[in-house]
Amino acid sequence: MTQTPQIRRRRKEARPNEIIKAAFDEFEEKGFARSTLAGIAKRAGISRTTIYLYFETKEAILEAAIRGSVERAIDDVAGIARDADGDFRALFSHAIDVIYARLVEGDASTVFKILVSEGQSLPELVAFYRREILSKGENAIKALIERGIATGELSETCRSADVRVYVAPAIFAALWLRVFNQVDPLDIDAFKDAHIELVTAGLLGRS
Amino acid sequence: MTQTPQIRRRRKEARPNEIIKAAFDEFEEKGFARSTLAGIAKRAGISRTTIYLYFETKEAILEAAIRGSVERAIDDVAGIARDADGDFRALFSHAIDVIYARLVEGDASTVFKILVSEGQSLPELVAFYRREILSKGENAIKALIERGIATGELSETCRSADVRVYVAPAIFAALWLRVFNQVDPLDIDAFKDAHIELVTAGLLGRS
Amino acid sequence: MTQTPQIRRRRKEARPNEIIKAAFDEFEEKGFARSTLAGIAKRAGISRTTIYLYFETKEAILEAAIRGSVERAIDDVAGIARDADGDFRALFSHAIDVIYARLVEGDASTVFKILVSEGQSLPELVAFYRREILSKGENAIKALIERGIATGELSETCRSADVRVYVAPAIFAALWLRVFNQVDPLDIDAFKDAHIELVTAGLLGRS
Amino acid sequence: MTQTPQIRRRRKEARPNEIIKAAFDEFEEKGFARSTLAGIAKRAGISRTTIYLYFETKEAILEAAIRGSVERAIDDVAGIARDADGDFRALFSHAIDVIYARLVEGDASTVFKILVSEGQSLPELVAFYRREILSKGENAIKALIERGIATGELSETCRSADVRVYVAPAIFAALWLRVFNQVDPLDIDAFKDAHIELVTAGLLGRS
DNA sequence: AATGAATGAGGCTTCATTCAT
DNA sequence: CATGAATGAAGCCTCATTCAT
Repeated sequence: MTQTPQIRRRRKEARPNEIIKAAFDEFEEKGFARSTLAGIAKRAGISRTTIYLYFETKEAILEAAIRGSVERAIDDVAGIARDADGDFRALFSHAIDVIYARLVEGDASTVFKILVSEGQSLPELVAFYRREILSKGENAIKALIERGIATGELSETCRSADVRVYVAPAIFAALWLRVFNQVDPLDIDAFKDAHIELVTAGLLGRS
Repeated sequence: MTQTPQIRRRRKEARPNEIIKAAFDEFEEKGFARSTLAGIAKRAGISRTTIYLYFETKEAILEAAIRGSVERAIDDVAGIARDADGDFRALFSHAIDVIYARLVEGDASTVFKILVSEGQSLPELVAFYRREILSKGENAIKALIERGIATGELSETCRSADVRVYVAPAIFAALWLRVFNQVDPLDIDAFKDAHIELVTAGLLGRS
Repeated sequence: MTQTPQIRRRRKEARPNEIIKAAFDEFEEKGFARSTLAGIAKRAGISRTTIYLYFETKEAILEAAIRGSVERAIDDVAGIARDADGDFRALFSHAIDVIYARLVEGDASTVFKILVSEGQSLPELVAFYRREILSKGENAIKALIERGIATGELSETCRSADVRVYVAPAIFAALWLRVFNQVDPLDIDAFKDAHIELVTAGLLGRS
Repeated sequence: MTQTPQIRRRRKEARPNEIIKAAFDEFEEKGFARSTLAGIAKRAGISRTTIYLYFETKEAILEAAIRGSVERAIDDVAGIARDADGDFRALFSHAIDVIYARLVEGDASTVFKILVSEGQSLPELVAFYRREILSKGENAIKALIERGIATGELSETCRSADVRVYVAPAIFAALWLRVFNQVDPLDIDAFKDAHIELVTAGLLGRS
């Protein structure tokens, strides 16, 4: 009588996240299309129908999972251009660190993989992701470059290029880890260093 | 009576490729998991069961489709380091041209997307792709760099980095086109130029 | 503190009827098979599980709803042959008025529709309805005819026919309103007059 | 080799009707809402999924079943006012005979019951039924009455009443058989005679 | 008395695949 | 060679009902 209601309530509030977590694992392992509600329920330790108390459809779970991941990521993305001092190399290096952390240790690469697999049938989710993550990331990198130009470290010509090219290797690495790593492992830290080296050399060498 | 057998035979030999072509289109449009044999049959203008005369399972069609695409690609990949003269910039530029051509105009990005989506359940295909395409591409790029080092254009330090980083933006672009292009278009030629500029500047500037 | 228990009690006593009312509306709108406890609970402004404090199953609610309607109807049916003076035409006319009132304005046509739809799986309810309503109604009409014979208005041959035929058009009208009215409206008052006219002419003309 | 293909073909063409027949039985026994594809398949002696080769949804089967019944009925309805000679009583008597035959021995009462039960969710079917059967039946009865007026048997006042009242007892009888017959049997022939007697007396007695 | 949480049974439908011609 | 017919496995989802508070 003293504690049970609290446990219950905590349970209730925790359920959606438990389900999302289980679903995320299932999606990660099998991909969205091959995953089943039965699998999700099993992972979450609940019955298949209990899921429907919290989510209307299988797709809704996916949406919630991606939205959750995105929301957790937003702060990190915002922090890309903040939180660091020093020259352009240091700034960019920090930004790339943050991105790799999310992509490799975090859940971002799973989200990315899902978007690649299912994007065609989930256009709103793609748009959402682009709006909340991609655009913001792009802007953060742009800001970094502007700052480099302002300090005189970078040439003005650096402004003209599509900034996505500076982040592209990170996305590549994330997908590589998910797809080819078993068959052709990638040393993520070495790759990250090569990435940073390539971009900083490529930008700084231009002046 | 005189000609039918020939037509028949030609037909018979053409069938598998017709099916593969149809399947490729279906996979491209819906992804492998969401595609159906009914859809493939319709595109090929044949009956669903006729497919089974040529392929044992749906997965076998996918395998054949990917193998076919890979075989067509092998020559191109081999040509990456051949077929061109000049300084490192020219050589690398040519290689990247070839790669983008396959990824953007050709079917390579579809294959890539499928591998991302379905790789987990098709490990042999992943291994096959890695062996036939990725490794060879990697080696070609390595050869390019060695040649640059040999001519003195590149520093020896260029040898140490993971060469995948130099191609990564192309893969990124290929997937972007498939996933985000509707919501955030990418000017592929400008991106390619930025890619070439980044890598050549990043490598040449190091000496 | 002084009044709550009373409110509670009143509440408690009112609940079953509130539920029945809500259920009746739900049944009327969707039919029994398509109606849901969730829908009933919503209409009643209570939780789904609260219903189980008062009724054991969904079917039990239906039974109670029909029983309630039947009980409310019994007096009317009894009154069919009472409450009126005059010649046979006046008596019959009054009886038919009462019946149409229940069928059209009241809930009798809903009950009838439910019995048609679900009767096969609810034989006791069908038997109950027949016992409480149909038989009594039949007897009332019989009594009317006997009285007509007694006064000499009707021929003795009127006694031999199945009296249900004299009421049948009313049932027909009730169902028509429920099923075809949207697509082919029925002027209920005109129909009722035609009904009365047909039966009185048909009976009186026989002597 | 001689006969098998024919059997096959006949089978194929027969299937839809076999399914419709099975479905009709299932609907008749359980009502549409309570019927299942499994039940239909079992009655038809085929697998559940075979049904989908011929019908897109469960509702489509119902539609086909009702349409089929209606088409079979159309000729009868057309024949109501034809095919008979004699005075009004003979004509009307014949018409009612035809109607009862369909309602009692035929499948019309099942259709009627389904329309009562499911009409709310199948408005097009209700409209279809009204257009193809009810309207035509109504017109046939009207024609009968006009003929009676033309021959002088009937008063002109007979024209004013809603003709549905003259057929209503037949519909009533059909539903009674389906719903109350077990608990309160109806002698259908006696009822039909009472019906004919009532209407002819009621109409002829008016002049 | 009331309810939120949870679930098992069961229904519709899709689809890869086999069978028989 | 080609195909129409058929099906079993499996998935999503609904809903009446039970449990625990």
